[in-house]
Amino acid sequence: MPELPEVEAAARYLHDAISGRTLRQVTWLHASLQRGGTAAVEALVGTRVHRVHRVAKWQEIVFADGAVLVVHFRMTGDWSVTPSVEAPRHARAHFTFSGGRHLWLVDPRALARVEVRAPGVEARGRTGPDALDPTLDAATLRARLAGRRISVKAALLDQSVIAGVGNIYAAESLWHARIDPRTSAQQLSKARVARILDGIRWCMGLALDQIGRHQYGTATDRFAVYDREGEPCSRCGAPIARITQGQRSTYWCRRCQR
DNA sequence: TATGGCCTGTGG
DNA sequence: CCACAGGCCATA
Repeated sequence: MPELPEVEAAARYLHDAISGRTLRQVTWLHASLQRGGTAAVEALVGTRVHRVHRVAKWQEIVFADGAVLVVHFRMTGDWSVTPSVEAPRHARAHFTFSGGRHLWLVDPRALARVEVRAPGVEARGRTGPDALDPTLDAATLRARLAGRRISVKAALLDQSVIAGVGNIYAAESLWHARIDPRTSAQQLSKARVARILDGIRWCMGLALDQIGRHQYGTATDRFAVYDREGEPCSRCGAPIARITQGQRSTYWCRRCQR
């Protein structure tokens, strides 16, 4: 269940587990991963992993020859590394590496995607700046929001505006910024956009600290508003509300978010 | 810009 | 049984 902080943790976990090792075998365990061709992935067998890193909510496994295995967890993806060939529950793909290390793509809903970018090919565009890009400033973000006739909540979920924010951290960021999630994206002042940017950095920084490594399935008590409908706002005490925006739940405080 | 579809599981 | 789930894409 990954947004930027969880994907960052997963990428670090994977880097530590497989960098320097050689891919020995790939097995597909669910039909959904086989659409769109798996031959390119299987062709990576015999190649050594150089490193693993994160780009927005994507993970890039960079091989020694420059090929990149690009993985997106979507809603429920995760990694599991095991010393044996026993498949964990909901394992959808199995990668064997040198040294007898088994990597499983675990994904109950089977929505995750895996694809290969050939050596030298540029990453696809269409995504905005990474949410944790330290050079991103309020003026830039405001310019990217300009002309969007959608709510600020919907705009934060649009990866072409800013990349890496998902449904939880959009709500958390807006709570921190004290901004009504229904506010039109295009009418935000620069000061309010600056508060949103602070909110993004605050809640994602907090999440990265708390996740440590790979323990993100556990505590919902690390969220200020997400999944807390009816509970008192930790800032003002008013009950947290839930509304629907674009088929997704938004949690927020009607009193202190304006 | 809004909607349905992809998938499976959980909780009310 | 139904609603909902931390995402994204193709379509209208």
